[in-house]
Amino acid sequence: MFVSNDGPILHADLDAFYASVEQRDDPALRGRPVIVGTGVVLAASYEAKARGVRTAMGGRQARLLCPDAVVVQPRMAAYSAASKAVFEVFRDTTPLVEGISIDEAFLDVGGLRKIAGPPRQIATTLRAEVARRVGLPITVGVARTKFLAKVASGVAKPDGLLVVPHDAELAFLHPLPVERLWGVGVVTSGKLRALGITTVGEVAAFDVRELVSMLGAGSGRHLHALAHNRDPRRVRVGQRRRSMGAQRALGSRRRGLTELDEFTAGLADRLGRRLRAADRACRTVTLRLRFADFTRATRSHTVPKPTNGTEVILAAARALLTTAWPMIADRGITLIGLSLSNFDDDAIQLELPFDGGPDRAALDVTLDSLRGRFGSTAVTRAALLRHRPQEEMPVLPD
DNA sequence: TCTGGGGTCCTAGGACCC
DNA sequence: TCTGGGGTCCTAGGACCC
Repeated sequence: MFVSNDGPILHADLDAFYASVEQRDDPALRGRPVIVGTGVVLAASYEAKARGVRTAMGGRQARLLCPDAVVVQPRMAAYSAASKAVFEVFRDTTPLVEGISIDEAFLDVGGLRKIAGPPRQIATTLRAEVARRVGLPITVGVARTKFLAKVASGVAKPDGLLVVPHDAELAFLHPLPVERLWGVGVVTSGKLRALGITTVGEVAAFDVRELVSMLGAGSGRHLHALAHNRDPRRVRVGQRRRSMGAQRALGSRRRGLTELDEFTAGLADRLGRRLRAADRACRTVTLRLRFADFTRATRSHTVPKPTNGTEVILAAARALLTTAWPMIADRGITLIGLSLSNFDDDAIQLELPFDGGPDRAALDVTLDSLRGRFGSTAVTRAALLRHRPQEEMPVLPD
């Protein structure tokens, strides 16, 4: 893994990705409201968004809002191919690309000024290249931190470019509504608004201790730091996934244990194949359930040795299903899923800053700094000791 | 046509260990 | 028999993202 030095950072985000691919591939859809997905809205074109259609909205509601929309079935293979092509453009721009999802990525262009010009020029070229080579609109936000670059692209959408200069960061950030903060969803925004906090600037001015008592230590401090544009996270290349899941919606019909067992076997088979294709092995199997009232439950089991065998995964999943069955039999379920995690190569490998026996103070300093960079759960003392000493620099596998 | 199919990260409590 | 600090791992739930 490679960690870059410092910004500026581009956040590149394809606009209404799935819907844009559909409009690109079918000229009859251009300029018209397009909805991808029949059950729920997976993506809506900007014409549909203008009518109030939103991602994850129920299909019926979407059609009420926009009766003349063209509804198309998703074509995942086409989106996947388009994504690959766009990421090629990203990597032709800079090797420091961190993908966040199928349609967005961070690019560190800090070292490119001499060869490719200032960030605005790089971003302009990038947008033109994505349009020319892939035929899709993309929005780019440019800023000194990841967080602010992401906010900037959100503000600039659709088909836009927004550069936030160093001396105008807080002037740009503080008037924005709290919902623009990455990580503030309906629950957090509700709590903040109950306190009269509606803008990012008000979060910044708020006592961090009160945020912590309301949102917890992690989120409270994180949010307060972001509101001041303090975001030390760097662009990281070569991140590996930390979990892999498959699920199946079941509708509202009651299902028997035998039927659920068959679904479970299907999911385990799919996941086992994917796991082996990715050449990974996992230790934890989680059964996910969703009930008719949309509440959820999970049951998990951790096996002693990492595995990628379908039989082991299925055996664990079956045991979990059996323990959960009484809860299911009472209520009925609308979704069943399996998730694999705790991959054997999750642990961070690094050289410890001492040669001999366990120097606790040095170890704790190392732990703190690594937790700051990689997150608290990813770095444990045991993981450090297990892997001592390995590579020259702290690295994530691959 | 009530609500898909992926993911990430964090928190808290209990079992267990030295 | 009771008491303590410090720590890891596992499980379950939840918020949030695309």
